[in-house]
Amino acid sequence: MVSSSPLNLPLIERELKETTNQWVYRCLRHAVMTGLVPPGRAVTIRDVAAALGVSAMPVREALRRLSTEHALEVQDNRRIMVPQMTASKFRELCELRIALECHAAERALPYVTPQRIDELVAIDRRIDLANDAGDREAVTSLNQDFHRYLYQAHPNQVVMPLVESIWLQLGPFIRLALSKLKDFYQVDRHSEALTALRRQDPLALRIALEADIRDGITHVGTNELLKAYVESAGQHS
Amino acid sequence: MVSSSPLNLPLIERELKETTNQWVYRCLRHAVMTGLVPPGRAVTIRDVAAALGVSAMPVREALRRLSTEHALEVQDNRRIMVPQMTASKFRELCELRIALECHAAERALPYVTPQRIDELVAIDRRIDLANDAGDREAVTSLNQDFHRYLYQAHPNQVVMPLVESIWLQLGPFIRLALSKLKDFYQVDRHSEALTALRRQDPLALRIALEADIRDGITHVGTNELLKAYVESAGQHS
DNA sequence: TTCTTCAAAATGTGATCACTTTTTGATCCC
DNA sequence: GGGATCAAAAAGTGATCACATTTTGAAGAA
Repeated sequence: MVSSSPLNLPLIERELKETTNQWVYRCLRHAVMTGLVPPGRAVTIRDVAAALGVSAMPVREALRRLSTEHALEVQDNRRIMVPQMTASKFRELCELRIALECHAAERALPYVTPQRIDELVAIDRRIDLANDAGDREAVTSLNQDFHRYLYQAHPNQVVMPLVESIWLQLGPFIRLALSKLKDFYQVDRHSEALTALRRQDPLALRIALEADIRDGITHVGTNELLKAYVESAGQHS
Repeated sequence: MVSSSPLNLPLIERELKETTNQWVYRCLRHAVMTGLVPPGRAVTIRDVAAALGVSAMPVREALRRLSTEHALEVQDNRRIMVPQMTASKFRELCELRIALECHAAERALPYVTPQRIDELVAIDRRIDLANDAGDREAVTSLNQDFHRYLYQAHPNQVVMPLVESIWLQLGPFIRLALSKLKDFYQVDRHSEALTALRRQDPLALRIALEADIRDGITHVGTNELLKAYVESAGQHS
């Protein structure tokens, strides 16, 4: 029996005009993405409400939403927790992410303007800076910005919400796994994608994007890291 | 200015041990899928609560969940409604559905046993029966069962929730469009898929599935039907 | 008439409470 | 000692209320 820690929940700054509901959602989402809530740990309404100093109502809606996005899992006992990761599930999420994002990129390609490419180059530069500074948090966040900004070139975007859901499910594992990695170095695969964009070459774009995603994710999904993750998760179960 | 109709919400039979929350969710989901709630029509908490004879609480959570699944849309004014469909968005949803389901099928393929194929054949037969009876509702539902049962062959399934979300978004349009169609006949493409499954042939499976989806959906997405749909939606806006 | 103003009505949001289900853990029995 | 029992505690669920925001529509001015 392990005495459960008092639920580490960093309080994100509350934006103007933001409802309590939205704020709680962002706090919880960030905590889950950062791997601050260990898988298997029960996330109770009252705990979150107390940690954030709000009533149960907005917490309930935020938990419900994150469950729908599969960032959290509602068990039969009605308990809510961060879902456990397995090697097979991790593989499926990665393959799904590749399929989804390659599709999104291909659909967006015809709408990518030179201006948007310039913006992508700018984001890429900021990734390099964050990388040099060793700021993994920023690298991950900016990398997501890069992909998001690419896919959103399409004016009638419907893929992005699904992609966000996958990111959310992979997030906690990536973060925890990375924290075990001593030497972290992300190869810059974005330049190849940018070249494909300039040439309006769908196939090259798919290849570059798949390489980028595999590089950023798959080398993390080695057996040893997965093992380290499962062990760290096991500490709290 | 159109006087809004009193929100047609069929009351689905409540299952045993089901929370009010879940029941309300199923009722709303069914109503949206069936196209009973016209796009643009504001769905207010109090209206739904009154129509279903429950308090506001479970309705709020159900609405929130359906919004997360993009079956409903939360506007800036905090109003909730069924999102409008456009030709471009419809096309994107169809292409996404094909990409997603082909991927899901391919991942599931190695796990498809002869027993599962037999079960799929059985579902297919029931589809034929419903088709002969002219029961479009049943055909649509059973067709979803067929696809769901195929993809769920994979023991570590992560695609299905995303597929369900796409079905939800396409649902109301398909139903409304079908109701405008006089001669409805769904070509049975499932047999080709079943053959591919028996042969464990990934490429043939992809081809059969894409054909099946395009057959079932794309012929509905003709310009005239889309126009009919937009007009019918316009009646209530 | 047409636009503006503003108060009433409608609606969403958040807090609180009562009730039900689940979990916990101490006690009892074997 | 080990397992069953059951009451207390904890957690989820649903109802209700007060308050904030938005919408509506009537009254008044240009």
